[in-house]
Amino acid sequence: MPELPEVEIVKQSLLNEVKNQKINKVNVFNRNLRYKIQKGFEDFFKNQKILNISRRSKFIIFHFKNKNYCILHLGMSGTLHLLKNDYPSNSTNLSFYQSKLLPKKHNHVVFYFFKFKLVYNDPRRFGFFKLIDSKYKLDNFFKPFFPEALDKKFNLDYIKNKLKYKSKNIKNFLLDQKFVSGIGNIYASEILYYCKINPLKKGKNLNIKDIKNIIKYTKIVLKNAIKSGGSSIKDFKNTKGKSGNFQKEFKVYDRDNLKCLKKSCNGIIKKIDINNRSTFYCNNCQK
DNA sequence: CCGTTAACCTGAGAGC
DNA sequence: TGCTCTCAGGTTAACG
Repeated sequence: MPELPEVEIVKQSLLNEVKNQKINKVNVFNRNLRYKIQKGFEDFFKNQKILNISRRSKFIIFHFKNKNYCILHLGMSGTLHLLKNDYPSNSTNLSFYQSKLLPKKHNHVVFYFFKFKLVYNDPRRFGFFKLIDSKYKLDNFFKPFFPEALDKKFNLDYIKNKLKYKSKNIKNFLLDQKFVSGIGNIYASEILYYCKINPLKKGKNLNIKDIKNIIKYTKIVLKNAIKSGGSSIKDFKNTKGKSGNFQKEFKVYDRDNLKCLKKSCNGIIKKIDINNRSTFYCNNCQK
């Protein structure tokens, strides 16, 4: 589900709601997420105050005292929900701001605070939690996911060297979190549209102008998406149950067979399959 | 090492 | 209504 902008919105919601709040108790109803929830997970949080919440690429990081951290990845369908405390833990249909029915069987982890609880719901269970007990291990964990799309290190020299001699197409590069982290399937198509680059163009065939455009529009697209509150296709909501609006600004994603939105372009948006992922592009202005 | 495929899992929606 | 099929915003082991 969530790419960098959506995860950023979730993080911001969490900062508003649970920063400096103490966790009284944690219940795990299903340990079988992408990686099994480890033994001792529940005890890790007992009476711990959440000192800060940050984000790296598509990961949310909860900070605790003594350099303890909990990393959360939302996978495709993971969501967090704030619920009032005086409902049974597996009752799901009341958030603070919006009544929304959520299949309670997918509530896998619940964090109890003084007046409310934070519920992790994830139908497909591609998300995961990971506990980390030192700053060194935290940095190590993120080492492969560098640079992040918004990082200054995602620059001309870096990209030029990485793409040199490579036959892999640029769409796949943008999705490769070890090449650049934070971009997912929606924003990869959107970014390449603004760059006027065909998603199948090989890494080695990108010219300097292409690369400069990728740097420029990666940042513009992601930042604008954050400003719009992220994209809500099916189930993305912030923790207040509010949807994002960026999907209204999609230029190519989910617009197959429609006209290119660029004035003076007579192209049609095509949908193709690249490595089992839907990819959208204009057949006229993306070369 | 490089690039591609299949697999992990459930639910929504289309088509019949 | 109900069955079957396809597809979904992510990642990664395994393969050639």
